[in-house]
Amino acid sequence: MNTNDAVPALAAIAQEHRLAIYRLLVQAGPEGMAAGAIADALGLPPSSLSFHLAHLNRAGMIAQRRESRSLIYTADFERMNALVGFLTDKCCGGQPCGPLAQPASPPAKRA
Amino acid sequence: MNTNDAVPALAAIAQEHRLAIYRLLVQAGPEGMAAGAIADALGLPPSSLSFHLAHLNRAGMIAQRRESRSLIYTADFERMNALVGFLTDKCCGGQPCGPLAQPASPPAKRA
DNA sequence: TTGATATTTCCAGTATTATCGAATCATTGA
DNA sequence: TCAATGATTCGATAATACTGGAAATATCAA
Repeated sequence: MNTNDAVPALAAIAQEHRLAIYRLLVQAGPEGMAAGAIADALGLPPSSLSFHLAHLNRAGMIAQRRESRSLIYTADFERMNALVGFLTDKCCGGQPCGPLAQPASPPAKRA
Repeated sequence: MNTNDAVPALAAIAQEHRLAIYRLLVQAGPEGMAAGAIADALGLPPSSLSFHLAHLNRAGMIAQRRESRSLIYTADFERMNALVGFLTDKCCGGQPCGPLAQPASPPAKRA
């Protein structure tokens, strides 16, 4: 993760509807949700939803797979971990400092 | 932390220059940096820097204090922790799942 | 006071982003 | 093949954000 990746990733979730979409997908877990189900949950018109899903996808925050007629979206958890790691990189000059010590660095082993 | 706080917080760091400023301040630690030092480090014209600092400050990502003629800026570490916690809230429906288990939740005790 | 330093505010121009209806594309079942 | 379903793309409009020079504000030292 570097600045060129992080800025689009952050911009992707720095918007009311997209943040709602992303959090919904985080909560949905690896199974994900169909676009229609997201639209129902959030009350967004299809073209707006599609715009935001494409934005999140382009930024690598979510993934897409087709299941029959539906497109299923899932949150990319590793990307979020990488993003958090980047944001807190070299905290306090790398010295043991407290504020953000070991922020989300342990890269999440699957249970 | 809720959506109304998180969107401005994310938008604040979702911009090339502001992300650079923020990361610089994270690395600077609690001592922070004067506006002028930030400008020197990043090569930004003063009015632009001020614009971005105000943006970050309004969003609560950084704090400001005066020291003689200089305004010193510091990263707000707790805010970042709260933000990360919000983003990964109820991951996978709250079940033990792996992907983002205990992301940055331990709220960082000072060393 | 006066002058120098540090930083912000104002402003105008430019560029980017969000919205959503209508049209289109993809997949499936009959 | 046709109609129905699920979702995306297109296009026009409105709103918001970024940039940087010039002027204003705050602080300090002589």
